Formats: sequence, C-alpha cells, structure tokens
Amino acid sequence: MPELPEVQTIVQDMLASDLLGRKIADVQIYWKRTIAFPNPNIFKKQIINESIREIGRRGKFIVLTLSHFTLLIHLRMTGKFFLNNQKKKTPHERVRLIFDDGRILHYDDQRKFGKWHLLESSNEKFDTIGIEPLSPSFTFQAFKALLNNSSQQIKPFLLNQRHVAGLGNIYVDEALWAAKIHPEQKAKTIGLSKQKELHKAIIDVLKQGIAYMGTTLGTQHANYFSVSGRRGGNQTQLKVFRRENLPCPRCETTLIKIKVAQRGTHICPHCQILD
DNA sequence: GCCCTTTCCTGGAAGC
DNA sequence: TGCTTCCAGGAAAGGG
Repeated sequence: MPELPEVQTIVQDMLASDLLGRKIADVQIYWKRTIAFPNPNIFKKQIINESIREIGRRGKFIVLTLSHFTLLIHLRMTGKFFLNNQKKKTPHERVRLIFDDGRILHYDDQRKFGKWHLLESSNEKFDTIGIEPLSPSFTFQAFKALLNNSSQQIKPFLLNQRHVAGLGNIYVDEALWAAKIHPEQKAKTIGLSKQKELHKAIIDVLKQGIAYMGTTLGTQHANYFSVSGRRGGNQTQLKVFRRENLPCPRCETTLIKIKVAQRGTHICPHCQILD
C-alpha cells in the first residue's frame, strides 16, 4: 500500500519522465467515483488544456500543480500509475490522462479506494494534514508535544494523518519495532528516551524506504509499482511487517501478529512490552 | 472534542 | 470441486 516512500518514488519517477510542462489534451474517466471533486463533467472541462507546472507530494497525496488548478491524488490501497503509449484499457483502469505528446498516464485502482481532487487551492485539503516527517519542522520538540497531548494508543496515533503525515501500516510497525514500543502503549505515557528513539526511527524507516524505492509486497497483485512498472526493494529490509512466525532480527523471539485499532499489527513480544 | 466503529471496494485465501 | 465467508486497510463519516 503506498505510503510516504512509495508516493515519493512515484513523484520522482514522474519528474524523471519529462511530464513537467506537458499539456493534458484529453481525459477518460472509467469509474466516476474516483473523481471525488468536482463532479466528473466539470472535472473534465476544467482539466483539459491544463499544463503541469509542478509535481510534488504532501503526506500521501501526489500534488500536481496545473496552470489554474491543483490536482491532488490519493492512491489509498491499490492506486497505481503507468505512463506509456498503450491505448488499450487495462482491467482496473479508472482514469487516464492523455498528454499533448501522445503519452498516456493510466491510473489503475483495483479496489477503487483512491480519490482525485481538482481544487483551485490545495490549502483547504492540507489544513488537516500534520507535520511532514522528513522536513525540518519535524523536530523532536514538536513531536514530543504531539505525543504528550494524546491519550490515544501510539499505533492509531501515528496512523492519524493529522499528527504526522505519510505514515501507514508498514512504516508504523517498523518504527515501533525499532524503538521497542508496544503499539498499544498510550502516546502520552511513552518515556523521554523512547520518545527520542521513536522520533529517530520514523525518520530512519522512511528514509530507508525511499532509498530502496518503496515496498512492494506480493507478486501478481502486488500493491505498489512505480510509474515505470518497477517494483520497490524495501520489502527485503522489513524487520517485522508481515514476518509473523519468523524470528525477531534483534532477539530471535518468534514475531507475532495482533490486532490494534482494527489493523493487522506485527510485533516482537519480547522487545515490545507495554510499560 | 476525542475516540471508536462503520463504510467504501475487490479478489485471494480459508472454511465447509 | 464449488460455493460462501472472511480478510486486507486509509480515511471520512457517524455515533457515543
């Protein structure tokens, strides 16, 4: 599932694909509900003839700055992009953008959870998104203040995009394992030294994810591919995620899978103890 | 206002 | 073998 490192890799791929300055000549919508805003007819009218001015990321959103609008895309579980010249519709294609050079950006989304928003300003959407964990504003002091202000369990706290932007199930499990914190520990009850370890772990697991160009799990129906169709490499670096019944890389205790806030959660029952 | 539950979706896996 | 049920999960909406 695309989280910050996967979205970052997609953005880097789009930038490397010479999409900047390209004009959108046409658009096809195969699943109307993918277009969250505005309604699909208005969306079509507004986006045709727009040019791509900037390509970026905010949290898990891909941000395409166009001539007059901002296109925000959230891939959720199974959204993917492929850029090529192939006109044939793929089985799970929901939207396609056709550029003035003939290339087609196919948006594939098996489970139809992904959403596109075409807005005049991205501000309204970004008001509710928290700190970028790889930006200078993600200081330990800022993170500590957020933790000390929440009685939520640490796992759902970290998954909540209002606090820290871009974390999902994979990188939260990895960061909590690295900091030796149980996912059900209440945020405000985490001690100072573990708060510091967690702050560092979040940055480390995300940077590693980007360095390995994302995490691709599974084979046939893998949930993440870059724009060029390349698989990520970070799955070989995971320490706990989807590694239940395997030994903990730190202490060799058998890793287990539990449920926290309705999410499948992977922990080492020896390293990650509730305080 | 905070926290928990439900909903949206498909297809592979598990159960019978 | 073939059918049904369960499960995966990000984020928004609804409920307590």
